[in-house]
Amino acid sequence: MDAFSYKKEVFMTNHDLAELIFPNITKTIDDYEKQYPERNLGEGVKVTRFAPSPTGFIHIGNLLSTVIDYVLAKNSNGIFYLRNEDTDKAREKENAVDLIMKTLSHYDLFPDEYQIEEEIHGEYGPYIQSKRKEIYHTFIKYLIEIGRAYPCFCTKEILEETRNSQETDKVRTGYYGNYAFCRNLTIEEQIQRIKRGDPYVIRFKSLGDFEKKFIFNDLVKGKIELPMNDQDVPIMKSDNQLPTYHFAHIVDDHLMRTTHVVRGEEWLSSVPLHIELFQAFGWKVPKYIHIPLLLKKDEETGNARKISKRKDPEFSMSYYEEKGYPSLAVIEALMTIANSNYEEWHQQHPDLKFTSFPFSPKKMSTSGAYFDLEKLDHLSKNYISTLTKEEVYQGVLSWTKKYDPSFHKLLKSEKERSLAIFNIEREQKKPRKDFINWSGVKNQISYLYDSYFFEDYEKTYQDLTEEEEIEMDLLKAYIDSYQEKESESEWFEDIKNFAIHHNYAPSPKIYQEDPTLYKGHVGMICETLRHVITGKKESPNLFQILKIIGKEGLIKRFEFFQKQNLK
RNA sequence: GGCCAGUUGGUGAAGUGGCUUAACACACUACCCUUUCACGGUAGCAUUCACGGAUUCGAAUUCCGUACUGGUCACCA
Repeated sequence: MDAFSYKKEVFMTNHDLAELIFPNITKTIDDYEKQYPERNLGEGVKVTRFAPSPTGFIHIGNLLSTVIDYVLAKNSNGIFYLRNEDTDKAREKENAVDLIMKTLSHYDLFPDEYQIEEEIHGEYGPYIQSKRKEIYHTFIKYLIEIGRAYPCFCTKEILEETRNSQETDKVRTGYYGNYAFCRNLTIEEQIQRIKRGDPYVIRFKSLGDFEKKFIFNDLVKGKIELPMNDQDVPIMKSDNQLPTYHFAHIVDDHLMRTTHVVRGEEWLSSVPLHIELFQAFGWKVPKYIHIPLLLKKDEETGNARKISKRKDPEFSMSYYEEKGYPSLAVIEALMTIANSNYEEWHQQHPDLKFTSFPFSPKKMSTSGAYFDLEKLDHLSKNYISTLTKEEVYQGVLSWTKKYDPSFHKLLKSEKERSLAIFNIEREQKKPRKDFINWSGVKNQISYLYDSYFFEDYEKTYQDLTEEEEIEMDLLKAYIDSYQEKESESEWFEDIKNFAIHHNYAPSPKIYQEDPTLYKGHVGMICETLRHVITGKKESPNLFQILKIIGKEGLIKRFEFFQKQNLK
């Protein structure tokens, strides 16, 4: 060893270490500050993001936070962006981003900035974490240089042993204080081991004291007292040199100039770490909105539990698509969970989009909520009742395209009739509210199509009970005399007169006054008529059905009915 | 186990010291409207805010304790 190299060894610095680990990083963190400047937005304008891991699976809890992100951004004329958090290559699924984008656009939550493959939309990209490696390395290099990060050579085995001994000693588990073995390695040793090829992670060097508390202000929960972080967490992984979530997201949220972070309550306990990371760089901490978890009542225990992928089909967004709930109904159900005054607001402002709703994190419940499917049904049927016949037709059409091709075909070939059917008791003051979702529609209207009505002999009249029915001769007489009318009142006047002529009371009330005077009442005639032409006991307004099937259809169905009864 | 949070009817919840005999909505029940169903209308549905104590003239609301529930303690996000 000559004199020169001896000297060099003695005066090894953090800078040498940083250069050894990241020899190819030439940019500085200031370069990135300049590249991604403060967004030039006005006061109160919010920048939010949806940052899923690319499993491609979006669940109802994800959607809740995304809706809040979206409303926050849009309501302030801000930016909502999508960031793909793919630092864990093991969990990644193919086409995940496509799937996520599809879901977002289905719910009308399309991001302003996003990236698909190499195609970047927005000035603050890349929006895919695995394509930001160089950025993260620059920031990690900086931390090493200022002595706030160091390589750790502890193996999985050592860490596990440590945890076990911590557990038996009944002390807090983790990599901190005296348990942070690699924290005080000399630079010479660190460099030597790296050169030797020992695998290592980079850990953040925490300066916190767990015994000390600080006050954190969450926009939903208010002031919370939390212990400071003292864990030296890994910020860069050993295998692929990608950062961990904790590190990547604070760099990204900062550089993408995020103002509000909406995320699940499960993140609350890592807030001390995240804040310490922000502070290590001297950055402003974004505002946090930790939203309560969506819960489900467990059938076995009766307790509330986190809604689960395995046990609850309604956890997955595909459930709502398969059932054919209009996307807006699902959004509204989530909005009522976000702020329970949403419905009231919506009633007062029926023409405004949900993005105009003044969402207030303070008004959000601080405890976990059950997602109420009955409430969703209610909102959904109300929403569908406000649609025009064309809109309903389109809604059913697009749902059946994927889930019921034969019905889809019929809807297309019988467009006129379909529109007439969807117009029954619609586009009026008190519209009919019997469509809950698209998947239930066929079951409710199929009898109005001749193909379904006549083809399925067995089913058509299966529900009928004979006792309520009037004489067939009487019905035949009615059908023979039936004339199409323009208005319902004219039609009902006709049938009343017909009733009176055949000694039936013109209303149930009159009949009830003295049933001995009549053979029955007009309602009985209507009921039998309904049975014959619909095959059901319940149906919408008879007049409207008669209008759709016409006199010809009426006769056909009557003849069909007689044939069935003769069998 | 440590740390953090939560607990108001079957459900989502309003409520931040007197205006609360606890709003509103869903569900449920009854009645009314009505040719059936749905819609719509009217009424009912927590004498009490997990429990115990304290502060106060006064507490669902403030404080302390207990119980229960949830979250979190990975080179996963």
